[in-house]
Amino acid sequence: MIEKLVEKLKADKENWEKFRLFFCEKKIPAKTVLLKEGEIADTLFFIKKGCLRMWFNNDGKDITFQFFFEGQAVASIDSFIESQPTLFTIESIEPTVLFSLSRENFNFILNHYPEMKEGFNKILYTRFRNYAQLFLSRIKDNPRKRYEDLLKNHPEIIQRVPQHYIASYLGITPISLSRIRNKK
Amino acid sequence: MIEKLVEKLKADKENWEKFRLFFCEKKIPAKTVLLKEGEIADTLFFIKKGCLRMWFNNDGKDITFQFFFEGQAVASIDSFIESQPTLFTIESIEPTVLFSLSRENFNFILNHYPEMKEGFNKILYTRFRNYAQLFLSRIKDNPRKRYEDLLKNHPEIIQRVPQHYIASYLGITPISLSRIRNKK
DNA sequence: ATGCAACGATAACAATTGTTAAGAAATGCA
DNA sequence: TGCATTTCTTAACAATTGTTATCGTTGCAT
Repeated sequence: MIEKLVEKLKADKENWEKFRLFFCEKKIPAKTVLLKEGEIADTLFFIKKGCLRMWFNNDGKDITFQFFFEGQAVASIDSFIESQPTLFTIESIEPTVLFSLSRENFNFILNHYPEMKEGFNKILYTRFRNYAQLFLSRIKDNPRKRYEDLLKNHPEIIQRVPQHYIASYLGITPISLSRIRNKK
Repeated sequence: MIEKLVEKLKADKENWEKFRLFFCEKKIPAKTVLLKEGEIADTLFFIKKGCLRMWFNNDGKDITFQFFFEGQAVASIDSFIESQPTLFTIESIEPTVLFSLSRENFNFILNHYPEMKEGFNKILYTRFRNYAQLFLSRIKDNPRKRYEDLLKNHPEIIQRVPQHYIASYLGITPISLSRIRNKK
């Protein structure tokens, strides 16, 4: 995603120098909050190195429902698009390096390359389909099955992410996850 | 939705006579399958009277995950858009009267009124947001809370739909739903 | 009207998952 | 290195939910 975008921008020699300044590199330690519940997302992030999680507060406990890794674009989509306060917090899990792009600059680029709009819509569509998938898996599968699917389809998540975040993501307690992992 | 569409088409006196023939009224008894898992959705339905449910098979049990009532448009969106076999079955709960519109005619109308495309995209966007909401409620809330939310926000569903479908929709067994309803 | 299928309630028991608590292992940082 | 924090595991018990089965009611079709 970020690669394609930058490639495209670089090809446009005339404007590249200008666009380059739009992207701001940012280095953050683990457990840094990039966007806090209630704020309005005015920045799009691209992960160069590291990983993030998206979570929301539910009766004092935080519930993680999405992870992001290298190469992915990260934002509270709803909030970014509609300029509404986000329901979700975005936070680093590991020390992370990212590029940030402000909404203004994002819109500027989109207006400069209207053909990118379609690609952006596809990303949206994909993101929502992803929600639908997660939703169905919650309905269909019990925690053990969801863990096994995650292990099969995204072993990298289980490798890199602390277990209590994964437990939260699977909708169970860390204790229950521990049982599933060991009483196999 | 259907009202707006028909209103718009009627306003176009020149073509209304032609378009009118696109819509085919259909009367079906309860428990009639309109679209079966594995088929390709080539028809869009609008409900005049009655209600439907959308479900899929999971290890021999059917899981209901969406209800449709008067005035709503119904289709397996993914299948209808991408001409892929649907994962979901659409079935009437009550005796139902609906209008059907074939994909060809739907596309014909859309091409004739390109300004409708945006409205259609909004419907899509809304549908997906709805999935996201349902997804979050599955994560956040226990069955009792989900039942109470449904009772509060959609009492008409609880009134009209048999309990075992609602239990399925809530992700619990009919027995458990019965307990929740009575041990309040 | 009669019989059958669908629907809902309840009981008894099993399985799963949550809660609380304690301690071991790993990790990060001064 | 050593200390503090985070992370993970395990145990004992509680709560929730599922499973199986039975029974009464209702609605519909013949």
